[in-house]
Amino acid sequence: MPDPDDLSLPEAFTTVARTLHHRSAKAFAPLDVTPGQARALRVLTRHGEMRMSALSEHLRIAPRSGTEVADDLERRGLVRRRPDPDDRRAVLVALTAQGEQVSEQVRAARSAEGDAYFAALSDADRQELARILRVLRAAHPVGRPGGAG
Amino acid sequence: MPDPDDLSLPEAFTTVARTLHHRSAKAFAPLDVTPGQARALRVLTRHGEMRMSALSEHLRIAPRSGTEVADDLERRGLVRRRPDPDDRRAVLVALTAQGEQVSEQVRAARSAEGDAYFAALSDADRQELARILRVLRAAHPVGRPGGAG
DNA sequence: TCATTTCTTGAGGTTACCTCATTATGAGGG
DNA sequence: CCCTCATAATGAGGTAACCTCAAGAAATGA
Repeated sequence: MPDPDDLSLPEAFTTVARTLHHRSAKAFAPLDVTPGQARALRVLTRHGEMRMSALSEHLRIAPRSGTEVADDLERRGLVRRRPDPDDRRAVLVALTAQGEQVSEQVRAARSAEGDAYFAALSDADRQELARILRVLRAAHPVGRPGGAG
Repeated sequence: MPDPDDLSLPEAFTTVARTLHHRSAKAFAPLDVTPGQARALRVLTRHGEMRMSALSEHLRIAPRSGTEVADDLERRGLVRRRPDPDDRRAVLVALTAQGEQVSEQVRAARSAEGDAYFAALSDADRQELARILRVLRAAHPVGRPGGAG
């Protein structure tokens, strides 16, 4: 194994994120959902039915990309679309009963995997990290491309 | 804008990484290198000429993917391949003079962009974060797919 | 009414990865 | 020497997760 290089902060961050992503993907594989789909399920669990545009915003991706995530989940029977009664241009997405189940399994898998990954840290360090991430997220509000900011 | 959700540690990490990646890509655009190519240039700058397989290991990607990164950089004239005199199966990659220049520009851009991104943190927090990332990287050594680890 | 904006999606593209199979070479045994 | 097995790189083809651009339908407002 090559020595751990002395990476800059952005590089180190990226490297850790890549590893985490690999591991998450592996943890979700038995559920047959990709990490991206898992994120969408969690958003819908937390916030309930919402418009496509809102889903995309929550995921911080372009509206068109939100459509794709919803397509995949709908194909798997995990979400359902319906027209927004208040605006006939808009579409509402919500979890199906099965989607709720899978979302919960995702939560459990993520927790198990994330816990395992971050278990290398002390409780104090985990809190520090969480706090630092909150600061970064707050400082750089959106950063989406088609930016509805 | 939707409120900033209260994300789990893995989710928060991923979100921040995505934003950072967007910003890096934008910062590298004037140099006409993608973030992945930038990483390879930095590895070659730090460690000098190496085999394709070693490059892939440093980048933590599959050997075949290392070939592709090298292809792109070679097309741009930033690296040069030559047969390994000690093993005729192997190929050595090294930066060209132009590659060294671009690598230095990448370093500068990354530093400017990374500094800007992480400027929201105090010096102390930046050091904390760097330390925490080192712990995580040390705890989870490789995490490659075809894993030579 | 008519221009403008908003919401979603079709069409098509990109990045950065992946696996599998192939070709060439190296290394060790008989 | 020949044969087998491992290793180095690459060709072929695929995937996830994004993107832009523009169309089509509906809301908004002068």
